[in-house]
Amino acid sequence: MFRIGDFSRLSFVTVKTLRYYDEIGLLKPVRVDSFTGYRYYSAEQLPRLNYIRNLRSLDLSLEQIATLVDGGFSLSQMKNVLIVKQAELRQRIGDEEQRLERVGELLRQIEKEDGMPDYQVEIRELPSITIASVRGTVPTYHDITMLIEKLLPVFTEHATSIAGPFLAIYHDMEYRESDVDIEAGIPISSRLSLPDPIQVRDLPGEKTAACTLHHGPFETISEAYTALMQWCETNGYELAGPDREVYLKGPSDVSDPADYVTELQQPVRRV
Amino acid sequence: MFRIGDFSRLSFVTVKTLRYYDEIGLLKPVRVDSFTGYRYYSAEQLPRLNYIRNLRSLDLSLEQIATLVDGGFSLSQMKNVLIVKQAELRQRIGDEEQRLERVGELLRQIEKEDGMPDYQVEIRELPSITIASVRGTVPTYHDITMLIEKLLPVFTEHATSIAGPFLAIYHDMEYRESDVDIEAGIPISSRLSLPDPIQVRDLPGEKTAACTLHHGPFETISEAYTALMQWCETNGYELAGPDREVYLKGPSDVSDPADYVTELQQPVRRV
DNA sequence: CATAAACCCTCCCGTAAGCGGAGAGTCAAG
DNA sequence: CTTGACTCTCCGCTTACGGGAGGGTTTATG
Repeated sequence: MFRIGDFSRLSFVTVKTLRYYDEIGLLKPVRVDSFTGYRYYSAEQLPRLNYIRNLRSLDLSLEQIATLVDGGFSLSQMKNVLIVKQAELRQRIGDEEQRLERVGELLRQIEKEDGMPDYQVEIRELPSITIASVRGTVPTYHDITMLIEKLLPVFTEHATSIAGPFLAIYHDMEYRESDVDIEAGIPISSRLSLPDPIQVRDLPGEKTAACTLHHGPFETISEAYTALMQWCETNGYELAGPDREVYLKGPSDVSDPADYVTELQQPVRRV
Repeated sequence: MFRIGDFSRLSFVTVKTLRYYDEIGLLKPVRVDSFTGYRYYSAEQLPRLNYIRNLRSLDLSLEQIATLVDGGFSLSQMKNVLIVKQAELRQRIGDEEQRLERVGELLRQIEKEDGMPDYQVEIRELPSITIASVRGTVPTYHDITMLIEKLLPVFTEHATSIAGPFLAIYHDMEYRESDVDIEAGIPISSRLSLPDPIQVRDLPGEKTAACTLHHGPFETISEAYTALMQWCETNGYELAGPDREVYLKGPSDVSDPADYVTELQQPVRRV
């Protein structure tokens, strides 16, 4: 019978940890003096403790370990836990590697531009939303205002249904300067019925979209596109659908175009 | 100006997180109504928040992010943080991969033996300790008792200096059945001076030692050695010095040899 | 035998980055 | 005026312990 300190030295496990294992019932001392509260351990408990520490070093949680150690550890159960753990570890390694790559990429970019890159791209899920929209082919990118004007009834008559900021969807699969196929829309909270040419539709969600913020006038937004495309290329994504611009802060919010904030959302998939 | 819910939807960051960022001063709302306490955010704060989330997705801590975002982020400081993070990620990936390998190995072993392996091996650091010991070449492994007997004066005269359980060090570099070079020792807490043939010496520590517990009589201890050696082989370690046996629970503690507990400690190095 | 050193105990708080919920106040629409 | 959607603050919870305060116990030494 050892007191906790000796047992701690024998097992190379801290006193704090032993007390904690006692508390959660994972490893109870063989005897606890009811007067002094002193814990007494036996060397026969070393294998169990060793087993616990071994599983712990595989990064299993103490809760899992407890069920394995106590629950008569049916062999198949044990195997299942390990297999799940394997998958989890693989997943984590993949995540970390991706992170590592992104850190490296960021460093390279800092080197190259001698400063923080202006655009930070992130991969995010886009939820599906209901929008009221007008789609058309307009002479130039700038003529999107024509489309937006057609959405005005939504504002005047259903202002309270508006559920988010303006957005534009670029349906052309390739860049073009003229005759652009654009859809201008605005999220709404219920399926209104609206007059032509306004249509109400569900904009399906996207599981992975590369997103970046542009702040400043629309004239310079192509820089954001360039950055976004470069990011996709170096990070192993390819385009997977029409991209969107969300006008988080536009002409109707602020007067100075330098204060505009636009988010670019480009659905992508891993190469 | 958006209320927190709208800003949350715009930024894809939960309300809870926004409040938390406010609390720790990472992202304060542009205005807080002093009567209602309502937080009001502006779309101009989106880039900052986006920046924060971006760094966060690289697994930087909010504390680090705060210094980077607030502290005028000197470029070299930023680079340093990233480089440190890179190293940390690499380290973690290495660790996880090793864990993954060990999980796989454990699974294979379960398959093979159709049960939990009897011996779990762990890598641990051995601290350096002071021991009183007697070394000699004895006819057979069993004759270690002859050496232990010579240590008796330590018990009778310096019982209070004893700092741990008996141990044996096997100095032969290869296995031999007879004429074994063994050192029997016992940890002591101070540099006693002891009569011949007892010597007092510092047993140097080892940074990496493969350790496993054997419980049962000494006759079956070779199974533990076999398991230990196999483990080293499959996990990429090679032997790096004389091994030790620590008699955690031996003849002087219990009468039934089935209750003996012995730890094998084998210094190793990565291949 | 007294005392100091070493041990041991039980609380209680802290960790990182929020999540969940209770209870109460606020705001806009019908 | 009421209802429902928001919002606020405050509290507790998460993992696996570590640190420390305040107080009792054991043991070696003078």
